[in-house]
Amino acid sequence: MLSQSIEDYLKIIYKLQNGGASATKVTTSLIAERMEVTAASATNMIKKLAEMNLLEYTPYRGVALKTAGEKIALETIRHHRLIELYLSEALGYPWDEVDAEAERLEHAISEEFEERIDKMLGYPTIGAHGEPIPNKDGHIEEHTYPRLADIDLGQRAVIRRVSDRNPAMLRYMNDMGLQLGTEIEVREKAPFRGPITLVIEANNPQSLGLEVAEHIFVDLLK
Amino acid sequence: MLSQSIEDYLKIIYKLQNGGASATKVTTSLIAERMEVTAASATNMIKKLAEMNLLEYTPYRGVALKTAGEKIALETIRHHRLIELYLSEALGYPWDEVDAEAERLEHAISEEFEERIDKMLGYPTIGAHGEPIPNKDGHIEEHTYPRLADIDLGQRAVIRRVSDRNPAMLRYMNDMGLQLGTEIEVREKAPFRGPITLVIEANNPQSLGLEVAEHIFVDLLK
DNA sequence: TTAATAATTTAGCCTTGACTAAAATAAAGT
DNA sequence: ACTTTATTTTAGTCAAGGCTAAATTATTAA
Repeated sequence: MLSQSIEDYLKIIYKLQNGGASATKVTTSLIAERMEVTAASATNMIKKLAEMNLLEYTPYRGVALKTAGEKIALETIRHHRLIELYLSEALGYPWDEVDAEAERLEHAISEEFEERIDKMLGYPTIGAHGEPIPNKDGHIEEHTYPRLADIDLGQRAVIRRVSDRNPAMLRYMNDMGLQLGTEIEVREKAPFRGPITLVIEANNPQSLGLEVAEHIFVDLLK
Repeated sequence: MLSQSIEDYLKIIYKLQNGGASATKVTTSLIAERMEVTAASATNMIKKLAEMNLLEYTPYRGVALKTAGEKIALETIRHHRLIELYLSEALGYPWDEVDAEAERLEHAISEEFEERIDKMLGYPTIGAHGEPIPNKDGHIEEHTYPRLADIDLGQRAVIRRVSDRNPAMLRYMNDMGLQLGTEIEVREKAPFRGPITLVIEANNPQSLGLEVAEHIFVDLLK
């Protein structure tokens, strides 16, 4: 059995590798920051993971997951996202709370538990914040959506995914009426990284800070 | 936050203290056996728990939980039994599998999770194997039932509780048609710790080993 | 009541995964 | 190209919670 810590490192390395700007190298300090440990601790674990043949490590240069490491990362992510969706659908959790709960549960459930909730949820492919859920073979359908912050004036769009990193921000979005599937239209864009004015589901226009709009991803309409 | 290990020790000490013959002293070796660690490891942990004021420890003589330790034990047991029942009721787990799954989950869930499943289950007081579920204040309704192995010939009875310690035995009981609420009648009792012959829910009589009958607890009828 | 046996504790060691401080390497600026 | 700065690694610690082997204390039997 792999430790919780190992699973978390692999998961975070996977996300760093496949998440942001694709050409970004996955460095020790990035990993350390996301794991909330010191760089020295991260170096230690990286060496261990390299030793276990789960990733490739070039000292001072960064890491890249090998097939075995990626497989474990995807299993962990699958657990996480299935649990999040289950908490949300079956137990009525609000979307800002599912991440923290899933973070602990993902390391504790069995394959049987995974299968049972997967079935109960109807074999979903999209998670509680719009993330793709890897299937059992580790296949994941990565989809790249434009950020709400970047779309043109007058454009209409549907919210397809949100960043799950900041619970307070998720709560705020929810209070604004912004959920997965919500239709919006961009009415104004203030200069100097100022707020965007949105029409949300044909209601009165509301103003939204750019910081938030950068964490919302949409499908363009028309 | 208390470690998983501490919670497990306290839980097991509670069960040893309040489980079997009441006058039995809770010794290091008993604890070590149930925790599946060496006696030396158990001694270490016992000293630590005593240091934390969770139990009273008289070297070479055994331990007794203090109020704080008992409170933690009961919270852990509550988590365990609620999860077991949830797995059984909401996810369709068979009763021989719930213990192993709950064993890991009990340390990973939040108070919020506990409350949500408690509510979903309708604030139950009896668990998946008939065990009492402590309430949030740590109150537990311990009930002592006679063992099926000990009841008289010709007696009718209803199964109220089973030991959850041996999954294979639970599976066997299930295959025999023995569940919580099942009505049985004792038809024969072979001598020299031989098998009992039972009529189960008015079906054809079946023979049941005494070993199994010692792990089934019943309410007498008539 | 003393000797043998069983249970318990002590002492010392191991692994995991953190940490700090110091050393080494890479990147950036002039 | 050389110096300054930032990043990364190395070296040495620490706490948890296991382990074995040896020493101690209780219990049982003679």
